[in-house]
Amino acid sequence: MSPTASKNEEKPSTRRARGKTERYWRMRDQVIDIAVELFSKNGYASTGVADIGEAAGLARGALYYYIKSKEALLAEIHDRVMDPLLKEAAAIAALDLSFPARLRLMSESLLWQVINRHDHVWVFLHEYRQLEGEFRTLFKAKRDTFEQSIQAVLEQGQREGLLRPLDLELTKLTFLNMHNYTYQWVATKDVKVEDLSGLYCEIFLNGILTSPATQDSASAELEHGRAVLQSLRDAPAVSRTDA
Amino acid sequence: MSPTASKNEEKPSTRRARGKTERYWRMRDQVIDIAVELFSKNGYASTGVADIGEAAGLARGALYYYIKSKEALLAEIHDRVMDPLLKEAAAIAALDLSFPARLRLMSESLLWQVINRHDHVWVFLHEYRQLEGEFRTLFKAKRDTFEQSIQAVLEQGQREGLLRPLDLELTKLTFLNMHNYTYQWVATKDVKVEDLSGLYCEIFLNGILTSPATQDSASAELEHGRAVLQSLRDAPAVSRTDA
DNA sequence: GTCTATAAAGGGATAGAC
DNA sequence: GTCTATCCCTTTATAGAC
Repeated sequence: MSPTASKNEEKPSTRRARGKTERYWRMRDQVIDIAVELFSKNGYASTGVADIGEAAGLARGALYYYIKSKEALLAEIHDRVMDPLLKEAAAIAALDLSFPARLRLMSESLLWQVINRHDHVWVFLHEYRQLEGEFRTLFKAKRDTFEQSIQAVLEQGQREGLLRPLDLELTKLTFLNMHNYTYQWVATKDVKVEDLSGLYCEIFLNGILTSPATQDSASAELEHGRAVLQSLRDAPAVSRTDA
Repeated sequence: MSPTASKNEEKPSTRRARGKTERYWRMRDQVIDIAVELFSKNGYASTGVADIGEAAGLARGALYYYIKSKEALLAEIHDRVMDPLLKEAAAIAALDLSFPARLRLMSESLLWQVINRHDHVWVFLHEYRQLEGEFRTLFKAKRDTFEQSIQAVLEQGQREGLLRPLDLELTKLTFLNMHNYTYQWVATKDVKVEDLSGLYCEIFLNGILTSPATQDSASAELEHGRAVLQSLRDAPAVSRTDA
């Protein structure tokens, strides 16, 4: 699997020019990709700025032409995961879906990032505590929003009387446990997003529903939701912040 | 919650003397406890040996009288979690138990460490990749053994025809996902081991069993198993390695 | 046992030449 | 745009005085 830009990366042509050439943004993306690879492999604190430069074929001085600081680099990596997640969660919330289908789509959206952008997700889930000050605040807000969107889905299930009596916050955390820890081992396995999501949701839904879940992994509403998410992944993003 | 030694720490009097005074081992334990606290709070790579010394009231030179190296310190912290886990897993395997009760006990054993020795577990689950060479090999072997003991429990359920058709390895990983990721958020919540394990096992068992799980959290065999585990936690350990 | 001193290397970030 | 040189600080670990 390539560690470089995936389909939902911003295309240089869609960016605010901000007085920089196209080559500048291309090179900058490459630098961030290299940082993602090194941070995920060796850890953020154990990776030196010089290591990134060397891997990019740049001296430290030249590297700082593309980045503002090491920590800003880490923050941008976080946004590269959080922003697509929030976008997809909002799209799922906007659809008219049954409770099981909506939960299943949230699961697939999250696992899509975990599997197809594994290095990014590793950094995002493993190194977030290295962010400080404003970086930390911003990241925490985004993350809280995302987790709340999961709880909102569970609340739909509860409103519709489908759930056994449960503490919804702990139930949300259990759902996140299952999905988030996947980054620790998934690189060594050959699993598809739909298959792993199918297993997780089979266990989780059977675990919380009053009546057994039906495995309609090819239902019309699920297929439609998948198409919506896929279209988001092909489309370019809008804005960007400096690293 | 105090970051210092818990009940299943070795008592100084039971250690091999190895020519050191009792005070030496007491001080050494204190140093390790401080390292656990700093590593879990700030990260292994971001914590300097001098930070540990300062928190312990020792200069760097004096600190190295108690530890062999920073990495050996990290390795010892791992053993402080892995060794009790392996001991309890072996004790559970030796008991005559139904499949649901055995799984529930494994869950409680693991969550006991996650909740009651949270700082240790944080370091153990978060920093294991910083171990290299022999340290890494030894740790990986222990961890594989533990995970295999979970899969063995699932195999009992399958042999007894209680499970729906499932990939047992992925099912084991799902079980571990639920439990292991708990260290990320449990410090901010006030949950009891039995309660959280009850939620996880309710969801997980209902998720994998052919017929619904009964919530017999106070059954005789479960109570007996809990008593066995508790006795292990009160008893002292036997050997130790140098850090 | 604990200290100070020091080794030998590496950290992030900046200035200014080219 | 990229380089070298440099600043200033910190790193792990050891040596040897007390």
